[in-house]
Amino acid sequence: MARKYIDNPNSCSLVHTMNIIGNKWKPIIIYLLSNGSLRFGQLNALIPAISKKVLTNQLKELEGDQLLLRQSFAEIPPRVEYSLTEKAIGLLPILKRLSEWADHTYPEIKFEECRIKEIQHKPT
Amino acid sequence: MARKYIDNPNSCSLVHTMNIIGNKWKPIIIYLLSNGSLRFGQLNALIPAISKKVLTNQLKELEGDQLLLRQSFAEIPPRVEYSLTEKAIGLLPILKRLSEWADHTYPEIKFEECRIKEIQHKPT
DNA sequence: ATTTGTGGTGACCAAAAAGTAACCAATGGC
DNA sequence: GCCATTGGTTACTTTTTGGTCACCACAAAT
Repeated sequence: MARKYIDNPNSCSLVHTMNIIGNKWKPIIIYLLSNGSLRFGQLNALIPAISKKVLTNQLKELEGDQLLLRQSFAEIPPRVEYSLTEKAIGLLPILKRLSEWADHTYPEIKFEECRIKEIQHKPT
Repeated sequence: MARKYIDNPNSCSLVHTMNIIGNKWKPIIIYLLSNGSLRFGQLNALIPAISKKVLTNQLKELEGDQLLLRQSFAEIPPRVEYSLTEKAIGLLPILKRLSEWADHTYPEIKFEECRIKEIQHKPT
């Protein structure tokens, strides 16, 4: 069955996307920020398994790729807030579809290694 | 701006998806197979930068995750054909959207590190 | 004077992923 | 008998990524 598939992605752009978000922590960070900004310490607490060093690193890279906005406030003790840029927001519906795809493609999988705590929504 | 985004992906499924396809070679392999099946040697030739060992590995993992079908023919010299399963085909439109997202989000990027040769369509 | 809280940094180490190169089995063609 | 072909495997090395732990600056509270 020498089938032809119409929806052929561009390989280079795909490679680039995976370079940007296809690693152990970045999708998690983007997911956590998808409901609004979080401070460094909050991210660190929501992802208990990540080390500060690596978190710092991933945040810097995401900022460098313009997916994250970093706002540093001149207070003591310091406060730094991270939030998604418009570029990153454009990615969210696609990530949603990816997660739906996994949900229905591997329904039997129990996801015990999510590596995050449930996000606590602040009372308004 | 404490914005709420509707299209919130499920973090666990997203992590799982990235475990499956979010690495250096797998998106490329899926892309190359999206036009039909290829033999091991063809894949190896189309991705000159990959080593045989790693290619074997990635193919095995993709097969294990049921994204690839491996057909081995009892010939000498041996012939092995790889093709996408229905699960993988369900992924293609999403990968397409990812690559489009990268294209319009980073229009200035020149993709010189695609790591593949252009696929040669066999004359029918 | 000491402790507390925050958002880091730096030196160092461990684990995972990828790369290299040699080797193999089986058969057909010369 | 010997070489070429194909789809690997194996042992070993290198590169990349992630992890640990100690440390810092500053001000406020005790």
